[in-house]
Amino acid sequence: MEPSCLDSRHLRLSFSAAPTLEAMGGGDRKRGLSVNSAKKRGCSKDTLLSLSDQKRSLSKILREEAAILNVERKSGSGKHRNLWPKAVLEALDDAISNNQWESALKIFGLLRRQRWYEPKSQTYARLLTMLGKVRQIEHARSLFQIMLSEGLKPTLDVYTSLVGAYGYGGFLDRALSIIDEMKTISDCKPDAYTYTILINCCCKLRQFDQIPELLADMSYLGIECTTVTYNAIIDGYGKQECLEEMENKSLSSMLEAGSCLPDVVTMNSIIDAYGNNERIIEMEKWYDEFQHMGIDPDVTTFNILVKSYGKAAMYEKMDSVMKFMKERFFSPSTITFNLIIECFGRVKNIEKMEYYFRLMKVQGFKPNSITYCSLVNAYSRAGFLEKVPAMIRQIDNSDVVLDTAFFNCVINAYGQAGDINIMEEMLLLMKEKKCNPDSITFSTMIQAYRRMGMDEAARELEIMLNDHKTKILKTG
DNA sequence: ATAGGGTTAG
Repeated sequence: MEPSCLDSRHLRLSFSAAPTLEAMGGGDRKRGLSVNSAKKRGCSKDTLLSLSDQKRSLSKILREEAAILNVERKSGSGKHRNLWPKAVLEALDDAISNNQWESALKIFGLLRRQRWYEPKSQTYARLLTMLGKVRQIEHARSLFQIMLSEGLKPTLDVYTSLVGAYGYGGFLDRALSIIDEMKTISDCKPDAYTYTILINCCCKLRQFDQIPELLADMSYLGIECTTVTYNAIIDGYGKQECLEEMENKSLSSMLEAGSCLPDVVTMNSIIDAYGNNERIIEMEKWYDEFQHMGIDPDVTTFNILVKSYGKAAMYEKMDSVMKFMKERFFSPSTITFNLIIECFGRVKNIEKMEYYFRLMKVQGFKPNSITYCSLVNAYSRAGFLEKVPAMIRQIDNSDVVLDTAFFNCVINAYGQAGDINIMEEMLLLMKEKKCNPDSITFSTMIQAYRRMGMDEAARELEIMLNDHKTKILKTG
């Protein structure tokens, strides 16, 4: 009698059985879903384990690191001109997908020295996309020149990545002139991808006034917007807290045009925008509304709900979301727990925060640098700084990799407490752990010195901060 | 190509 997982009718029914948020708040109402069928459905790979957790398992990370380092080492000496293609290409692949741009460029240099090397525009496109993401515009520019010098003709992909690199770097004019150049080349006419990337850049740079022109340009060229184009604009307005424009300009025109249907990303952007502004009624309204349009929530949706209820101090509802996920075999993720921990930490509810920290570990989710940032900040705010050293020792005995942001939190915590000596010790520890101090580290320490009346120390650091900034400008 | 987690100051 048990319906099969492959039975589409059953799938549809079980999805449409999703209760409204009102019902979720109601708590212990029984769901009409048998454990067996739910388990089967839960096994459909996207619910049981979050994809990012699967993809980034520790062993995989370690393997990638080793492969990258191995190949990278060889790139230092000029000798290795006959390496196996597979090793080099895989290392390059891993470095690119982890955004390790320095390694990637080194490995690419090695690749170019191989006897079997053949320039491929796709490799250039992927490198350019990565350089855009990490804002290395200068490197993107010279990589493009290298490509031309190898006699490769830029493809549509390459041009599009270049548009992204300039756009995300804040050079919208340059990005636009590349699009103009593209229009003159028969195989490289800009398409919906190209324009969507540029529109997304405008959103991130808060240059919304440029968007109508781009849309007009598209329609003049006969390029149809896609769902992704609308999503980028909707999320852009939402992030800038322009909720009126988001709902009544972007979302309405999407729904009215009817040529692209909203999807779960549209839904998540909209409810995140209302949730972030603590407009819970509208958030819930849109959650139900999107479900009526046939769009099902995913783990990201639930994370957004958890975060929003937490921010609005509606802890029972936050609990209900967790309970609901459990009942429907939606696994939470590290992000879910990090959000809850951050939420209780913010209001100095140490007890609840530590409860969820334990629960997270019991349920097999590994805390990461972000988790520990929230803990340190909470201990600092609540005046429980004495808990921090034990925590650091505990991390030391684990394989958790800490980063610059974590140490910035620690340094800030001791700085706020006026504990200058420990603060300076933490800077040393930070360097020992191979985390580079950044401009936030310096500003944090400068503030601390100022508060303690240590103007000389503050001035010295200020000079270092300025040096640091000019260095960034030169390499960026 | 788009959505969800942590860091300073102003």
